[in-house]
Amino acid sequence: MNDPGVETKQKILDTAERLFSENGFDATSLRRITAEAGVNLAAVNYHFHSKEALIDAVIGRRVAPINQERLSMLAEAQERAAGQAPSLEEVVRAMVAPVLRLRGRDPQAGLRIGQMIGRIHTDPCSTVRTSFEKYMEPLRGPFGEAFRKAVPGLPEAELIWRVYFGIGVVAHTLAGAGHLRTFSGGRCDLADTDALIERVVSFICAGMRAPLVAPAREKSGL
Amino acid sequence: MNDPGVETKQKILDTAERLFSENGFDATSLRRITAEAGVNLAAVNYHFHSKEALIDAVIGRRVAPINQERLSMLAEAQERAAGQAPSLEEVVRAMVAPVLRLRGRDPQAGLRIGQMIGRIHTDPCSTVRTSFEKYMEPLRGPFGEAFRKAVPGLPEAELIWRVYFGIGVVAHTLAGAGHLRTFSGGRCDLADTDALIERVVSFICAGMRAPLVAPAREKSGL
DNA sequence: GTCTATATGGGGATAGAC
DNA sequence: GTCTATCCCCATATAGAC
Repeated sequence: MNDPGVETKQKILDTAERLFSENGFDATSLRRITAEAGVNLAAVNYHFHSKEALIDAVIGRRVAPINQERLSMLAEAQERAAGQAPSLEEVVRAMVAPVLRLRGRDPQAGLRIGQMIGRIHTDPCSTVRTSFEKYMEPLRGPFGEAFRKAVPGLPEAELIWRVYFGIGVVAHTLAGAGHLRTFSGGRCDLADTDALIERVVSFICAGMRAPLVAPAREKSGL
Repeated sequence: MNDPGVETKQKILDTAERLFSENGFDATSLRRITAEAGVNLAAVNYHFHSKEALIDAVIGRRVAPINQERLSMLAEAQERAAGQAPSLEEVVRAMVAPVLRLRGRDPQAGLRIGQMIGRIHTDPCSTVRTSFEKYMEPLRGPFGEAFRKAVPGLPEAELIWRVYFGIGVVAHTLAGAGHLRTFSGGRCDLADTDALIERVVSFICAGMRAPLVAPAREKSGL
């Protein structure tokens, strides 16, 4: 652990994570990362071969454990359900709690990581998206099935749309959490993680259970 | 209108919009814009003074009219309500329909513009956010009031949270609309704009009317 | 208004000494 | 593993001829 090589690698990862989340992947240069990390410029190429691979490492270091926890929470919910399917609330909570709860452990780092994950969802750079989707892939099967069972009447296409909307809620919450305090004039409290999780779960579950609408209707009151 | 200067300016705006939406603001160089537009590199500095001002012009050209239409739709809903407050559905529809309907008029351009607006919400570059918020400012008053009246029981902080979640839904839908076809395995149809609008309205309205939750609860079934 | 040419600075990546 | 020095490319912006 006190191998100087390992220490340098860690410092690069930590600093890169901070700068990527603050300024974005493309706008952050290797020069700035190494300068702020207090290591040599050439070290990043020695340890990671390329900027692309560094980005992948930074993403994977956070996303992989979060997804492990998501699968664990889903498995626990399935055990509790004992043969039955877990409720929609439990499935959604398994999906959103691990990523929103980052802040509970280390507020500063959690906020940064949340912003970074939020950014990934709309990052124009294809390597960022590709890398992220690689780490998300293991969730598709288990959560797809769990969602299908939790909202049984919903047509498949409609389910996909609504899951997609839910991802948007979480991504935006993560990406913009830093700006929300000013956006709300200080009225929105970000510190209470459990309250935030339940707020998000409540919103998404209600949206997923929304009535199906006919596209033709134009100006209905309710 | 056939002034060559105007034509060059238009070509720059059109090409910049396309490249910004495809690859992001930061990753798109003025060189590439002018090359693909078939104009000289120096022209962009002559017509727009700087890349920053060009970005502002590209954003404003699309966002300003959309917001005008949003305010018009809200005003119309208020007229129809005749003294009463418009329903939540109408307020949300006034907010989301103009931006989602871009695709109806010109599918290709609409998709691009939607992607661009979606990107703006999570763009790390502060000048992009500042410019965007400048154009969004006129909406805050009228829509804030309309939302407050449309969900009367909701505490102010909760309302802000839920509007914020709703923005996330729209932003993600716009940003990722291009990827959704593959994400869904071809099951999600993007062509039917009216259906999409009603889907989004239904999801957001249900979310905004979701029950208030106590943060303390941990593992409820429903 | 439009062009060429260039100023000036920063980017990622690598070679090769230590 | 770490450093210096450097290669080579690309960025924005501008100067000055046409």
